[in-house]
Amino acid sequence: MGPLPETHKVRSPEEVRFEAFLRGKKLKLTGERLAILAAIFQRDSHFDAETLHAELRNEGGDISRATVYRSLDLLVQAGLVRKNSLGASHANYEAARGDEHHDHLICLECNTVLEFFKPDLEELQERICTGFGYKLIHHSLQIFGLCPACKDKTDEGTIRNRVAQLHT
Amino acid sequence: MGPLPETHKVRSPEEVRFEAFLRGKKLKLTGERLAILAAIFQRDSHFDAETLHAELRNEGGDISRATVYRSLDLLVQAGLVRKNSLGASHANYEAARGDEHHDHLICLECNTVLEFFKPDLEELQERICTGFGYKLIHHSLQIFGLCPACKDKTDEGTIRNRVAQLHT
DNA sequence: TTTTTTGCAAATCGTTTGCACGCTG
DNA sequence: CAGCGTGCAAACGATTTGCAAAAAA
Repeated sequence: MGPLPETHKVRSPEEVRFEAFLRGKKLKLTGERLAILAAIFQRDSHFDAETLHAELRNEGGDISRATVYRSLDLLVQAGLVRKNSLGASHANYEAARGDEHHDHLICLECNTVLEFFKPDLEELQERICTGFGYKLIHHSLQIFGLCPACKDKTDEGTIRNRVAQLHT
Repeated sequence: MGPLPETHKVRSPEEVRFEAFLRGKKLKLTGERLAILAAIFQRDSHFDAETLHAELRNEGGDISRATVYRSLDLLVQAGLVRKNSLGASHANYEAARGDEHHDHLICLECNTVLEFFKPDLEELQERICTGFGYKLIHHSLQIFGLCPACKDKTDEGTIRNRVAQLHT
């Protein structure tokens, strides 16, 4: 005999987690919330609210910007999405997959974002924190530089101005 | 014979530097710009544009918000002021005195800002950067935690929400 | 007198909110 | 059917901008 026919939809781990989070807060699992979650996890890279909103619009459905913002907020609280700035004046987000926390290395010329994780760095921060008697809760490190491809493309002045404009 | 009477105003080092910066860009040294510079350097701590604007207003003079923003921008470019976010949705600034660059440790409960400088941390970042073939230009590290006095004042949930709201 | 700077108020940008209606549990 | 959630459009807060008048070079 073959396997029984699947009678339930396959739920991704992130869906399961989101559902649990919502139930815990007596909030509701709506189609909009699921669509937003799915759209985020099928992406590969960093995105902003506007881009996400546009993508959802493209796929026929019509989810309002307000709902996108509200859901992003919930997803961040649920730990399923991370919010970063990456030096921009608007928020950037990324799916928080199983992988570890990481920091960002951003090219000031081409805006490429390279993620990295350095245990030494984490430990050092922990040590700094406890050294001052603080309890570390969260940190945000962004390194701005020039990637190998852009190293020689720009002059000092341009870069100086760009750094001055960072929202960091 | 005694010394000759002083016939010129005493110029602070930051004034001298600002003047040179402006001259180099063929920009003008105005009363407003000097007043803003002075107000910043007689402060002790971090501040935002609104606070600075209010302080300048209090002292009789009437410098517009627009001029405050425009001048802050120039001062950042001149390297006399540093711009940070400290997790807030608006920009924070601080006078860049002779002292070295530093990072910030921010209490999520009382918002105290502790500045620190850790050479190991700087070196490590430099090494990370060159390890990826990047040229390091700038970095921004903010550690969020609970200071000794606030360590036990808050519950997990409150803190989680606060972290989710950071503009970082 | 030429060029830059200022103040004002309006504009912008990303994000949030109040409200009436629509859906989930 | 009792709450939440949604879309809309208006409100928001921080910052920027266009313009005509004022000040520096």
